[in-house]
Amino acid sequence: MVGRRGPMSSGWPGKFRGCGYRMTVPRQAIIEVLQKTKKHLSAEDIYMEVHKIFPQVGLTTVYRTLELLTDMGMIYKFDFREGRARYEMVEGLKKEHHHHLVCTKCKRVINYTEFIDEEIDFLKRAEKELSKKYNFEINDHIIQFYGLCDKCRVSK
Amino acid sequence: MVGRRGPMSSGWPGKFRGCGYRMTVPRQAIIEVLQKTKKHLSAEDIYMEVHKIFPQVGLTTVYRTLELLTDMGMIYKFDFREGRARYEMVEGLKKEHHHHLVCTKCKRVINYTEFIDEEIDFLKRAEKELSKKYNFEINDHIIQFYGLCDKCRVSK
DNA sequence: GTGTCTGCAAAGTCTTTGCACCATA
DNA sequence: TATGGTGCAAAGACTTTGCAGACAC
Repeated sequence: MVGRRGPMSSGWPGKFRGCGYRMTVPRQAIIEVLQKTKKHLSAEDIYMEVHKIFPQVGLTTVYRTLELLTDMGMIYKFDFREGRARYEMVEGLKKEHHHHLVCTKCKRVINYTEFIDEEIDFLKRAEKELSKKYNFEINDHIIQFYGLCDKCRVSK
Repeated sequence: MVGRRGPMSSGWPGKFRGCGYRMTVPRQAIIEVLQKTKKHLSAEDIYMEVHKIFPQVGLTTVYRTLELLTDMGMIYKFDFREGRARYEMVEGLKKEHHHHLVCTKCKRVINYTEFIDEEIDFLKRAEKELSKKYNFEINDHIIQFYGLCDKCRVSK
């Protein structure tokens, strides 16, 4: 797993080949699963979905592909404090930019789109300032709120 | 590990006892280690520090205490994408409110305090709106930027 | 044909749990 | 003395690695 990872021309096969990678059945299947959902899937979720259609694909490949896609900037990797990572296509998130409200009890995640303009504005300025001041190349950010959802507040 | 966890009167022993918990040697030692540092320590880091003074304290107790302190709202638990959690006293973070710039390559973390007023302002409004709209009790938030630090950009 | 990718099994890492003993309030 | 806390060892969960065979280009 060496290679020059980074943004490339559009179209996934092109993106892959442009980086010296190959487009294979498992990779295509994994990307499709991620594209078709609005949920935040774990590696195991993805594995099970892919497995329905291509039972020969292994969990290891799913992990390796997810790492590759994350490094290529095609997907985001999230931590919702569950002890496992969850993934979402950058594409989908950009189309409907949102952040997350995470219930620390039942682990439910709500996507919210409020304040987004304001947030983007704030983030852009922050990224610009910070990257200059610390000579940091900022690729990504995360904003998340944690708390108790309506159901879990009641049964507290 | 049952109990009514939540904010209480000031002073750690009081906070503990007020919640029905006990103040013990390991707990005191762990809190002291966290208070004395400005770094973000992992469970193992804390264990090793405590171990210097009280060698009988086990890693299990460190984990259990960290969970307790997190639930009580005395410390924050962070994920810097390393595969392990890191902890920081709420007290310290409040005294010098900051967020984090995380290098995805060398895992270095820079605390930054720029934009904090603006950020707090934004967060307050967001929390108010979101908690109303989704009937969510927001306890906590996270803002982090990910990228490459000055050293890692060069050797990319 | 060459270098990448894959599946399987095994190992690794961090974290949690079970249980008997100990200590705080 | 009655809970709650602790240490040890073992288990658990997620993720990574080694390796030989398979496949994309």
